[in-house]
Amino acid sequence: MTIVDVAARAGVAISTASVALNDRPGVSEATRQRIREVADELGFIPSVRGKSLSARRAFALGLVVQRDTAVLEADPFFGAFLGGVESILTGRDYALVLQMAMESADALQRYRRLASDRRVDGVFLLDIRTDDARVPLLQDLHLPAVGMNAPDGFPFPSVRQDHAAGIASLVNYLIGVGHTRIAHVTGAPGFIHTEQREAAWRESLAAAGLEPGPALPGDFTYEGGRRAADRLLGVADRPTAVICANDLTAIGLMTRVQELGLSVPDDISVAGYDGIELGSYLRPTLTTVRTAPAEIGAEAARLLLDAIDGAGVSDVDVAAAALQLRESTGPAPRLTARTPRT
Amino acid sequence: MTIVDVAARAGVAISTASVALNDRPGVSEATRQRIREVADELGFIPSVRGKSLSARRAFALGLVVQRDTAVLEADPFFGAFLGGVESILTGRDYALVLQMAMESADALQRYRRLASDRRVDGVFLLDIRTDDARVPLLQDLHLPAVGMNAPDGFPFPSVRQDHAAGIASLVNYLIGVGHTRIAHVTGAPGFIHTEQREAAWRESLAAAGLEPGPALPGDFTYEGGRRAADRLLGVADRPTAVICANDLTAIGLMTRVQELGLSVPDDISVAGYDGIELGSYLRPTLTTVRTAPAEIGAEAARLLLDAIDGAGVSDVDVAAAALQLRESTGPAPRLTARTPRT
DNA sequence: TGGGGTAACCGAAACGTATCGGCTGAGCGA
DNA sequence: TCGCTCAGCCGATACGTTTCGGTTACCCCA
Repeated sequence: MTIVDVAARAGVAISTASVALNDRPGVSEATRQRIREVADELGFIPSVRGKSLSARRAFALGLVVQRDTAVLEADPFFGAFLGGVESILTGRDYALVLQMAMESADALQRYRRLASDRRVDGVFLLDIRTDDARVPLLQDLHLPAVGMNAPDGFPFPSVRQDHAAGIASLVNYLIGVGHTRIAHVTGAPGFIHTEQREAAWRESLAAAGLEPGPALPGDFTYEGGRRAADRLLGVADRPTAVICANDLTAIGLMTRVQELGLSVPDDISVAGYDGIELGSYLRPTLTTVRTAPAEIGAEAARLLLDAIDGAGVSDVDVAAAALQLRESTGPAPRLTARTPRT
Repeated sequence: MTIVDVAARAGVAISTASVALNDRPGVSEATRQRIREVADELGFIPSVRGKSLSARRAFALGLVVQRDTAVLEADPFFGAFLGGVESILTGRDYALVLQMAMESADALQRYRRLASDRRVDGVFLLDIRTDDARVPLLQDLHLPAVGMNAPDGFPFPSVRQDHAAGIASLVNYLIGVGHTRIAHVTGAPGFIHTEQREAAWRESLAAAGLEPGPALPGDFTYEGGRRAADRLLGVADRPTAVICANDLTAIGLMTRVQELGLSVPDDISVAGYDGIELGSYLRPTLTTVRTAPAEIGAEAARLLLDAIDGAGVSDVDVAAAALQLRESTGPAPRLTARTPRT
């Protein structure tokens, strides 16, 4: 069923059928109606292939994910993010092309390929790094892109969620219940969001007039959390609370702390970041900061489509990340609270 | 950079350039070489759009996922499965088009659309149900497909993993350490793999001459596991072991059992299915059966591409699911073992 | 030396759509 | 009544590739 069949059946030229079906001016309402009826009757649906070639558009967006499988597996971000993206694309007759890359060089190659193949009209940029090699590449390829939580000066539009607010509310809660030494387990180095979260932690403490506790290096993994726990407990003047860069790290840390005979939250409060479902299945349940991946996905898709259409685009903000208090955080231990008085 | 440019620059006809670059016979080796050099020099990469239209192929495969977000989030299957699929597609210059559907009717619509848009050359069928409405639809649309763990008589080729073997080794282990009443929490009704797992459990017990313990209805969720725990503990002649249809259910069940004051595995052994990373983070760590989603994805992609190429295809088997013994299972409680003697 | 065969190459058409310039005829004003 | 205008429609072309039938020109053999 092509537009040729429709035109023939309706007794008009192909161009007339095209104009009529695309709601462009230049056809009388009567013929437009007739062509529509014929098209419906024949079950005509325009071929994306033909449209692509003619319109010089792929009608598809690209997403290259490059994450460690272990991290990916425990990451709630993707399912929800994809759902958000899809919710927008469907209505606009766009499709999503997904690529998986194992390592960074591989990922660059995927982008290059997507561009030279002309398979997609634009791409999503997740997990942005400082000096991200994808940025100059995409600029070079002239491929529209949209970033998630991009840093200042980012050359593409971006969807931002205020993580500082989430971290701040967490820090303020901890301060409110008596903690004064609050540590941080960072994410993997090189990622913008690792830096954003660490900076937010540091600034929130500074705003409250407190010295930052130790910042322990993490890598977003469970094992990284366990290692951080071992280092944390060896620190002189041990912190009474720890904010981890993500939930998985927090879970690893919490598990290890418990193995070493300490109580969470009585001896030490632990908080994660992301709001993964699993956090509510643990004992104690994990305090975390809930992000909004579905909204981020939807906004990103909207932004990218607008950018492709050449519309003027500016960054958009989604609701700030929200504190989700659960059992793994609580008042600072009395012993610690008394220390200053002695 | 189109093939027209290459042909012009090489001083040959477009058709000659096409033939040369596609390694078809009919060009002298000398001109072929020259055309190749020009193409390299110009960085020519054929446009998938043009190829698609001409070859009447999309050079893309479709995957429609329709799962509850909560299940999807905790499901390790997807990341690894996609990785497997991608590993094959990349080498063959195929792309993966991903769609998310919230409900069943929605999913059908996505398939219909993928087909009529001619966006994909074939689709993957995950989470097959009994009397799956997608099957007649795809047959009707003449869209090639490949199923995962499809039932007998399935009209499309399928990738199978022997789940019976995994369940059997689990059952046999439990019997070996003294359990005689082994319950099962099923998956959501209507799914083939729910039935497969339940049947495997039932048959393994029968083979050992044991009566099946109660089969409690589950739904693949954490909450479903908790509900199953409540029902389980109310059963007369309480089972000493439970095999759950997936890990998430097992985690819910185990958590609830512990809340109710019983010990896992001392009072009751609990096993899951899937081998999710998270299972090793719990206390006790979760005994499970590891599947091989990456291999399944790779085989499925291979199979589907062959089917599209019109090659004769037959079902393929991947390595049987493997038992992963951890802490949540152990010997049957003594008290129970003695009961028969009184 | 002429005819047939074939390797090497070319031109045109096809895939399905959108667009642009041109043509027709009806309506209107002078 | 003539000419102009414009709505409504058509034909041709473009997008980038593959394929198929046709045209050379060379070689070989009779």
